[in-house]
Amino acid sequence: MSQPGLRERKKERTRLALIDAALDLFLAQGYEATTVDQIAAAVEVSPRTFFRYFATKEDVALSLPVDGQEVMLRELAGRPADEPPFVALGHAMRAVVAELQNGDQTETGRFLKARELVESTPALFAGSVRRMMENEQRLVTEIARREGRSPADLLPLFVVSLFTTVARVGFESCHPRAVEDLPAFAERLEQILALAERSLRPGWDRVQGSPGGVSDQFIEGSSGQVAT
Amino acid sequence: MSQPGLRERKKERTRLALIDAALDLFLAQGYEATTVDQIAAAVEVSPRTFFRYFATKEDVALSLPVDGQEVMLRELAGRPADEPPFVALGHAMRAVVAELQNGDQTETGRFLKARELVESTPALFAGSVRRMMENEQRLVTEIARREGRSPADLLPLFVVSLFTTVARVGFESCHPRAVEDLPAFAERLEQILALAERSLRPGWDRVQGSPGGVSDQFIEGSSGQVAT
DNA sequence: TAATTTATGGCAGCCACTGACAGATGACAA
DNA sequence: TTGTCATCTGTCAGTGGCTGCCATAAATTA
Repeated sequence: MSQPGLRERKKERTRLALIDAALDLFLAQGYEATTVDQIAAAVEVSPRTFFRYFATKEDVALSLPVDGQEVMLRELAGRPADEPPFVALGHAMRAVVAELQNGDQTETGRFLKARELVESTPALFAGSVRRMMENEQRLVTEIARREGRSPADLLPLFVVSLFTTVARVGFESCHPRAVEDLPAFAERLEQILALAERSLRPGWDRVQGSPGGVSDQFIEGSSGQVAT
Repeated sequence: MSQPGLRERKKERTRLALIDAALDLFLAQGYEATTVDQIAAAVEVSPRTFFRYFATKEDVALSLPVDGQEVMLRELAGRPADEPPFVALGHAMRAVVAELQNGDQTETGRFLKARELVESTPALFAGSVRRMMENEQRLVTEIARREGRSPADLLPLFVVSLFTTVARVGFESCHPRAVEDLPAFAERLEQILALAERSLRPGWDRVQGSPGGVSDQFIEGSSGQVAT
């Protein structure tokens, strides 16, 4: 292992300091009421430097959830190829939660602060959704690859969108009584995944699944009928 | 009927002029490259006045889709009570599209411009989805009312979220080859609704539905297990 | 130690957005 | 018609997010 160089370590330290200062200020006095100058001042860094670490004020609050998405994508890529798409997505999600639970206490603390903030601040919630959707395309690509289909096909998009929705409902239905601990959230996630499973026909997420009666006529995706 | 007063008419005229000017400028030179001052100048109105009509620059682009959501909600309220939730949502959506098709050509033109813009501009797309999700709670309340359940229950939230997702996938899967006309879009919507129906178990969106085997243990919503 | 790369700070400036005040304009009644 | 009133509009000054530019300081490499 060893050091990745002094420079790198210092950068990582400032980055975390900025995140911590920002989260605390946001929680204490509100997101919009907090200025970038205040965050920078708290870390004793120029405002200009803040924007060298985070492109926007939003970013500093959302960088942790975004990291989670990266993990999710990696985990998905590692799932066995014979798993149906929706199942693989579920396991990848579980792995993300598990990784969080194994983490340092300061790490999970940061994460919970960030979530609390995102759920209670409309502007941040909006940003979170936006990133989720930008990430969705990457998940679609990965699912399409696994299934040997084109990323333009309708089915992968449908599967991923539906999964994203399920995850979102999981978060949302947790919030009012604050996500105080990870285990409770993990349990909630299982519930909502179970609800989804109960609601969906077996094999719905694969073309050749569901023996008997499922017509595949336009699962082929964006072919034909709309073109001029 | 008659005139709602000269003042009102003038306001509505300015509002539409701002929307038209904004849409054209956005399409011509891009959303972020266009400044509020330019829009205001095109309508010969002060920038300050622009912000009296629209709270944000985003709003001027999204006001039309937002109007659509209002219509959707009204239509949903008018659906017969014995329709299953997902079916009712589908019909309400169809009604919205139908109303658009019956509209004036300048109206549909505006709408198509707005959609084109939203689909091709990440910032606007995100904003659009955000509004959709903010609106979701109202749909959830209405569905819960229809079904005689609490708006805090998990099932109405799940049903609405899933429907919203389906609608979104419909829009998204349309875009690359531009939504040149409403009929094509309407057809696409039917396809995606059909795909959803094929993927879901009959009666999934109602508690007492699906005779045989569906356990309802935590459909009761947010009770119990998370509280301390 | 010298040379090179890279992080930082300061400054000037753009743009979205807001509050406050003053002038213009439509609504309404005498 | 005229005067009063409510409301709409423009101007101005200001805040805060965000960026490009250039000089300096620090870390890395030779």
